[in-house]
Amino acid sequence: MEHNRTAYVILGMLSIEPSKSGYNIRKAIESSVGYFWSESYGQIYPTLKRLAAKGLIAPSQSNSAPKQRRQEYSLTEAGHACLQEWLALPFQNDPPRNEFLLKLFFGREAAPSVSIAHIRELQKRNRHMLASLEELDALAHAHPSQNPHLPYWMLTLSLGTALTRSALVWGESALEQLTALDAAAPANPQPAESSAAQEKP
Amino acid sequence: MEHNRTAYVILGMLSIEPSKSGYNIRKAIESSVGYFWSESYGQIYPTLKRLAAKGLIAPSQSNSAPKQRRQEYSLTEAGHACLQEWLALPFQNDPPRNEFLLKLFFGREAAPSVSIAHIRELQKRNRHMLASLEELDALAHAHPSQNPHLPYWMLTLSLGTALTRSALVWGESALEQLTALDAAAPANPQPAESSAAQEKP
DNA sequence: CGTGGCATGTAAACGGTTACATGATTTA
DNA sequence: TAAATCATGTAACCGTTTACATGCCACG
Repeated sequence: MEHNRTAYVILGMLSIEPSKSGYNIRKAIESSVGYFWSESYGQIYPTLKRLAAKGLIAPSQSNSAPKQRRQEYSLTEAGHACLQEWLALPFQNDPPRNEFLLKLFFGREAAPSVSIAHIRELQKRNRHMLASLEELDALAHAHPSQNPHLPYWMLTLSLGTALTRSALVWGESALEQLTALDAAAPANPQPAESSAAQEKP
Repeated sequence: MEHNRTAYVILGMLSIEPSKSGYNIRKAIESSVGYFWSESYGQIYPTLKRLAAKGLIAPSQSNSAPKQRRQEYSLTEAGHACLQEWLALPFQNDPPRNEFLLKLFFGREAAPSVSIAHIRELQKRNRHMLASLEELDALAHAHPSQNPHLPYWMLTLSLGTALTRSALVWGESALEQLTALDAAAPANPQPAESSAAQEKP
């Protein structure tokens, strides 16, 4: 219990919409901060218990619609203060992990076609990503709202679209360079995979 | 032992420079793929043992300079085949974790100055990042080489610079928007932090 | 009524970092 | 010789995912 950001995401979600259940929080995370954060039930439920034990959140009745027997929670004063305290702390750079770049870096160990295929796949994923982000943006513009959170949400959105667009531009150029490389070096480095590649680490 | 990419990074590093020790591999990772991947000794040394037991790498004498008693390894045929097999597999998107964006998303729970400070800090880190990447680029151009890995390495480098530049541009615009927001809403949402914020989750 | 999805939970496994221990080698 | 650094290793801890168990509710 030291560097546990799960707790803060939960607090943050409850600060936006008071009284949510664990299931609900997970859904909300997926559909909002899902582009840059994720949490699993295995983290959420135990953390909810812990937060409640510490008095940072409190169980609240699902008065609105008692459809399912589910436990909802809402932020306490202490919880809100705790969230604000964390927000003011400097953010940390999470350890970098990008398997795409890793494979591209080792690309010369395989045929150029392998790297080309990876980049094509990246382009595909990024086009989908961009479409989702632009849809969100259009949605926000179509339903103008005074939601005070919105300026902040739009900022995260605009960074996402900027980075995705940038990656797409890079992808086109990278594809050109790699196809040129492929043409220039017919019998390139490693011809193909030997038939005896059974072992996995 | 299922989705353990540590093994593949080691194989990849050994494919670039044969015969390296654990310590050496770690250093090489830091100074090359360090911008998008990291490994700790606690992962590297046990993995080296496992790879050797599987015959994917083999101990080799530090014939070059027997300065220190350190165990060097080099790729076997099987190891090379295993690396190539992995390279051809589709890459996976690692779970997104960006604490900066998370804090920005919840920014309205704090004073705008908090988010402004975070963005300023991000700009600072990105400027340093860009300087490092441009230095690498200049280095590559100053010492032209026929290293066959270089085209791939430069591709990872150019994506890094493109994304960083994009983030820097976004940062400037975000700072403008937030300062405007700050001015427009004098007594904004949450005034400040209550003095009773002792509890940490 | 029964099937399928909703909702909560938990145990186990895993990947990864941290901290520490230890010896060997260089350098001052 | 002493101190600093190189180099290897390991145990403990932590965060996280996965898989599974379970009961409730809606719907056909």
